[in-house]
Amino acid sequence: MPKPAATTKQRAVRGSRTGRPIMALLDLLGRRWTLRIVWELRDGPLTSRALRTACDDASPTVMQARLSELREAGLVELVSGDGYRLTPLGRELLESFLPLHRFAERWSRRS
Amino acid sequence: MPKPAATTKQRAVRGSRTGRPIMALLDLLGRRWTLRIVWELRDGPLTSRALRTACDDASPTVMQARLSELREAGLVELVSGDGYRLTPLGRELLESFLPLHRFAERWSRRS
DNA sequence: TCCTGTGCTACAAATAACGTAGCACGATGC
DNA sequence: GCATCGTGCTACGTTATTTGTAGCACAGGA
Repeated sequence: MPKPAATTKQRAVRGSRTGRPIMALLDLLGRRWTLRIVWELRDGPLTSRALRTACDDASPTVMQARLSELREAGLVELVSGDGYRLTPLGRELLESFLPLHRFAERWSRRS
Repeated sequence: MPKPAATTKQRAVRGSRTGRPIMALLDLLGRRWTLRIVWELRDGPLTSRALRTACDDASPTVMQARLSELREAGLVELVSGDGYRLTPLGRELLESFLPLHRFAERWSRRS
């Protein structure tokens, strides 16, 4: 089938065509390890290797891919010497789904 | 079909081994279309086909897989006649990341 | 110099998602 | 009756993504 203009492998966030930011965001966060990365950076910067370790030793390939996407999205930045950390915008995002932590507790106790 | 659970490929939510519910939840939500499905069900039940249409015509294969996972997780249920809808727990989850909608607006206006 | 650690990449193999087709069932129409 | 529909759901071959392992160039430190 003809490759529609969707084009490059997975570049431009899926759903961004719709013009609805929430779709682009849900797509970005719906990729493997993305949510986890943001979560693991909640307490401060981590080097790329520390981050991989924290994320159950995810392969460097995806890790770098996700980090590039997150940097492009302005949610994460690379600070020389300290590794990766959330930008102010990224921190806003983290706080936006912080309630998830409490929910996860209730959820894990479901019958 | 005896144990619809353990048989298939990606079964038991990754990270559940850690015992930290948030990891299991982040893993579940970090699969393709999962966040989107929960989002699309926010206004009420949708039939499986309406849901596929709403989700940019995702393939039925993944859609059914995600719906099974979400049902197993107690977040979504199948109501005969109405299709799929969020359970009370699923609705809690939705509300937990409702702030994401507002964040997405700010995020889309980043420089 | 030789280590060590950083960010990052290449490559093949394994896994997950896609797209199309189709099933069984139930409700409706003829 | 028996043809349609629409539902939830699955098979299967193709494509895309993730994984695992190895390795690169660079920057300090001893």
